Amino acid sequence: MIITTWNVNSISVRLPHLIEWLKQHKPNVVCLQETKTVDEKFPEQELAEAGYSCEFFGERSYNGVAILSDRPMINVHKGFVGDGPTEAKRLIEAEIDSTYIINVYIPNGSHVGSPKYEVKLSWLQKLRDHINSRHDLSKRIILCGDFNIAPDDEDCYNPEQIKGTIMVSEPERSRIEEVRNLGFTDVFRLLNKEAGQFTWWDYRMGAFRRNMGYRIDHIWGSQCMADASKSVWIDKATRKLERPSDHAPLVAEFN
DNA sequence: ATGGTAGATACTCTA
Repeated sequence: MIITTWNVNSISVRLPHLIEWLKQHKPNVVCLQETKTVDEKFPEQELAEAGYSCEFFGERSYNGVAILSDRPMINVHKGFVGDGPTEAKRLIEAEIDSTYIINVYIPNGSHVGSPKYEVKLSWLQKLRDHINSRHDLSKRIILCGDFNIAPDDEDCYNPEQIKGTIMVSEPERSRIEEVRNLGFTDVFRLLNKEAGQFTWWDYRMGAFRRNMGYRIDHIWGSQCMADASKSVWIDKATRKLERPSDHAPLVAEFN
C-alpha cells in the first residue's frame, strides 16, 4: 500500500500537477491539505476519471483536507467531535483496506506568542485527546499530513538561526511529541537517518533554490504499520514545476 | 528587524 501526503496549496490550481502525479506514481491513498475549496467545488469528477474516489472537508479560501483512494473508503469522519460548523476544516479520517487514515492540517501558528500560536497549541492537545479516546494504536493506524512542526533540529536548514521560532519552538515540539507518544513512529525517520531532508520551502527569498527548508509534512504509523513500512521518499521534483505548491509530496510504501 | 511570494477574495488575510 502506497500512502502519500501533500499540501497542494489550492486543489484547483494544483489539479493538473496532482492528476499527472497520480498517473506517474499510482499511489493507493493520497491525503491532501490546504485544498482551499468548498465541497461543492471539489474536483470529484476529474479525480474519479483518474481512478480515485474522494472524501473531502473544505471551506472557502483557507484550510481544507481530503483523502483520495483507489479502494473503497468506510467509516469517514470529519473534524473533532463537537466542532461547530464554523470550525476550521483541518481533520478528515477514513478506513481503507483495514487501515485507518487520519489526515491533519495542523494550524501554522503564525508567530510564537501570537493568538494563532495559542490556537495551534490547543489544537495539538485536542488532537491527542481525540486519538487517545477514539483510536486503538494496536491496530493499523496512519497519522499523516502537514503538521507545521519540524520535530528535530536536523529537520530544518539552520537550527541555530531559527531557534525558538514558529515550527521549531519547544512548546509545539513537546505537544506533537505527546501525540507521538500515544504509540506512533515517524516512518520517514525510521527509514531515513539523513539530516537536511525537507518537505516545505517558503515561496520567498529563493528558499527552494538555497534549500532553506523544513521537514514539516509527516507520515506516522502505529507499531504494526512501522513494522510493515518498506520505503519512504520526498518528491522534490514537484517543487521544480511551474507554479508549484510550496510543499512536496511525502510518499511511504507499506507491506 | 524587515521583507520577500503565492493563493483566494475582494481591496486583506493567511501562510
